[in-house]
Amino acid sequence: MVATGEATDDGSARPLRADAERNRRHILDVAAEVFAERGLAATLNDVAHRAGIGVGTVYRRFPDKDALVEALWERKFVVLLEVAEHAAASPTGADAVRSFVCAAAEARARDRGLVEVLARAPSDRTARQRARLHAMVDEMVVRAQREGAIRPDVVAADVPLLVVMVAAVADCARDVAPDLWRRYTELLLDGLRPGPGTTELSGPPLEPGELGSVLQRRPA
Amino acid sequence: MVATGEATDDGSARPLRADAERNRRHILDVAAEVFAERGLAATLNDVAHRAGIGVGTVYRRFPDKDALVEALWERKFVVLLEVAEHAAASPTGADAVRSFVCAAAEARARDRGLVEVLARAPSDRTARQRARLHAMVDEMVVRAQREGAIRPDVVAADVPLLVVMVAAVADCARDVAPDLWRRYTELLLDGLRPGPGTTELSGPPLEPGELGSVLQRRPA
DNA sequence: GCGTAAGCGGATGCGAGGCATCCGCTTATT
DNA sequence: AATAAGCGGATGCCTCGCATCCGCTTACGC
Repeated sequence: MVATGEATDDGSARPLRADAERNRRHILDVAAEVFAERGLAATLNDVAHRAGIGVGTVYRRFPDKDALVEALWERKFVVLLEVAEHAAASPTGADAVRSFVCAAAEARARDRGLVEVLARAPSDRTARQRARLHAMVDEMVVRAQREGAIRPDVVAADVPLLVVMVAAVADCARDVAPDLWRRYTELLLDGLRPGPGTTELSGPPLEPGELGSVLQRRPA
Repeated sequence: MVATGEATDDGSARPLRADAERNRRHILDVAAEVFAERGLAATLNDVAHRAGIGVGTVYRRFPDKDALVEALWERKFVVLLEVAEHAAASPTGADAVRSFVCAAAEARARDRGLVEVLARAPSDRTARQRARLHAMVDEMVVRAQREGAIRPDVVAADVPLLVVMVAAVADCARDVAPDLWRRYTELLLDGLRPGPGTTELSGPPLEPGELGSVLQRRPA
């Protein structure tokens, strides 16, 4: 099999040499792995070392960390999209929402860099993709609300924040109790159900436009 | 008014000179403030600068950051104790739990260093104090459960984790929406109520003994 | 007042850690 | 075989936090 001629993401000038292209993919794979374990705090040197190749090789292919992260954006994002599509196929809106929140939380618990990566790269295209995902979630939420299965005062923009909350538990309990986050995800999901005993949420949710800047902040 | 003769926390050798003692208190005040804003990431140099005194002065009084943090432990802890006492006086167990969780979350939202400071200093005395607080919370939880007002599968050890979750939102939305954490605190509290629609929590909570190490981990 | 010990300030040195380059060697490609 | 492309990783630069050190100031006891 011959190289596809697709060196970089677009069909740019000259194709990479075979070994270079192989390395490029390898770097992406390893970077995804390293960022999953340690978040974006990991350095390109870490990635290179783990990949068993020289730092120079990494820096030649990706001028800096941002470039690498951007290249990673797509593959991290499709995970969520697929999760959303799977969830949207649920029989009820409530199931859809539950399924999505739970799967997104799980993805984030497993991948410490997920939110960080996705919140970066504010290009037009990524913005459009994010909007698309947001719309899907919104649809699930609205559907569930029409069924009366989740409280009327929550909103699609709440979902990422739920994930942030779960992520906090996942990160700090990772070593001691790797599955602890599930417990609190369930608690949160139960907080979404409507009915007697709920107190109207006191403040407004985040505007979708504010989400980006909020999610970028490292929770330190 | 003359110095009390209490130079350090215990009645050790010679009392500090008046200006030194004044500075010592000032350092503690300022440190509390700085850590509240920026967490334990703030440096002693930051503290000194903010206090308008030299770095040397800080380091003479507190050999390193740990010493300063330990000196701060008490005053941070009593805040929580008082909150707990106030909450415990609530008419119902449910109110007590709600009141405590909410007040603790608020304290943490306002004080970014709160959990970090409290989770440090693992001396006998602090351990005893923590145990005391834990017992109070436990009592509230049990009381609320006997009333049937909160679900039977939560436990006192869950409460700190709830605070951690809220803290994550508070920290990353701090600039954009300083009160956003309330929204999610309310959601969590609603997740605590019992009744139809709750799904039994799937995993065990943290053992109280594990809490310490989990809470120490910086959520990065 | 005055002598002196205690305190003060902050420039400074040290070390850690991340980022990115550079250049002599290797290898794919034609 | 010639050559351009790629490779490796030691290396230098820089930022940042921690803590010390020493010449000057100040409170305090007599």
